[in-house]
Amino acid sequence: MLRTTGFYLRHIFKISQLFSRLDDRALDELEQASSLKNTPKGELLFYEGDAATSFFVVGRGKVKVFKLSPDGKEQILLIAGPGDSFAEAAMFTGGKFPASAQVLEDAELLVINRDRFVSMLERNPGIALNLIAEFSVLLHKLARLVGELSLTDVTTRLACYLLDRIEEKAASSEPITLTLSDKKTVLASLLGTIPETLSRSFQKLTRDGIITVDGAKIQILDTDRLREIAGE
Amino acid sequence: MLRTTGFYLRHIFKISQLFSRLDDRALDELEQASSLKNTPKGELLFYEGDAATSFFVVGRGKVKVFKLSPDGKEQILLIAGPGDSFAEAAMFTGGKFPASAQVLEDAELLVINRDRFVSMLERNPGIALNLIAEFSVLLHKLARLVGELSLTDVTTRLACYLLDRIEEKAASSEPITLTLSDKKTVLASLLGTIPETLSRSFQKLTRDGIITVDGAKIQILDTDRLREIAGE
DNA sequence: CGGAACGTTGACATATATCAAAGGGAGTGG
DNA sequence: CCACTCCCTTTGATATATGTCAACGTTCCG
Repeated sequence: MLRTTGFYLRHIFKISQLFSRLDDRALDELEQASSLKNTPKGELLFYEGDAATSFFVVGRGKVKVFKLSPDGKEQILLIAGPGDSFAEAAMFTGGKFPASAQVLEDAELLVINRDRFVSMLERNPGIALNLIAEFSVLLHKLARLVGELSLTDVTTRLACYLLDRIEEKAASSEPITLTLSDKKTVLASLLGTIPETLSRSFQKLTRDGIITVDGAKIQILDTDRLREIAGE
Repeated sequence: MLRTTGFYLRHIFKISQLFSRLDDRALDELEQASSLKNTPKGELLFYEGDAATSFFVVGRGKVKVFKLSPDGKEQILLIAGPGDSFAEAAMFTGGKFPASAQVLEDAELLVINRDRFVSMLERNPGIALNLIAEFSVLLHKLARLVGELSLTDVTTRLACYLLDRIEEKAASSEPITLTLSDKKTVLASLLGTIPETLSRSFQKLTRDGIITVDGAKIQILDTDRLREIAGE
């Protein structure tokens, strides 16, 4: 059983941005700070304000990290899938989680103990540099989110989101088909709005002949105009 | 002249979050990567998308880091004063600045060369840990900004801002007086709105007897109700 | 002194949230 | 295999916060 657990741990280390390039010695050490956690869809991992005694790496499944308003509206900060880590920054600032986290799809998580991790950071500069890189990406994403929330309307944000999705599949000739990996309710919260408004934004793009929508399947008919709406 | 420059450099190192605790050897090395820059109010240090070849530490004055919408509205991400650094994260993500920066008050800046700094990071784990701490604080602040922008109205954000300002002066008995350190135009952009709307929010708080406003001087008459509006 | 930037106020436009309702799909249980 | 429920999604009518535009007084600084 222990060997099985170790195998899983190593697997998750390998697919994670943060740890994939560490040498065996560091991984041994890391293993001592890690444990596995299996969590069903819907489970709340922590609330904003909870004491942060550990952080997480996703092995399987999906987790959302979000802020909640007093009256219940939520804004998703990020969605973490396999290989992604989250709540790392909480370890270094006051020891409280600055947001909440909930499992979106049955997940297998690596739980890494804060104190042991921090103590091994000092001995492994390589991890520190990985962490810095990771934080930089996060900062970049959050800065972008702030700008989009404050400076653009929902349709523009949706256009940006769609462009991001298809960038991965390069510029194959139109029409490009993509399947949303999140429910539209989740997407709405990620874009800082509500399902009703998101639905109307999809409508608008459809009416203008830029996309077609069939459930979670989106066809991009006119990438150029989509770019235009997104603001280049 | 060289000695004078060195003196200033050391002074800025000492007041900076990032470097104040480094030993002399590290500071010597850092000095090799640093130069001083005197910039008048209004100067644009870089635009979003520019190649990031260096980052900055403020010795004197004030700088705003902001996002611009296609039609000219701006959202300030942060304001950096003496001791603060900015644009550090740009070094590690694609080498492009994710936002623009402009000098708000005549400033003396430390300009730190990216490549030399990164190369010395590998030899000085202490700096890496400081950087991680710095990034964590930034992430925390940006996450908070995202939540506030998306989940609360302008008056609430203003209340949060005011509470932050007075937290420093602890809970002396009311009324507490504070002087805004930024022009209201700047404050509006920091709170994700425009001067007109900010002005009306000040009005609302004044009408309800929670604060009084006289130019940049704000008196907090009722901290409890201000907390209530801020959402605890 | 005079112009420019700032701050405030008013009337108005608009994007988006809210509320209510109804139509699917997917899964469950009989 | 059907019926039922739950959740997601969409649509419509309405409310509201905030942005826009215009005007005016103030302060600041050359």
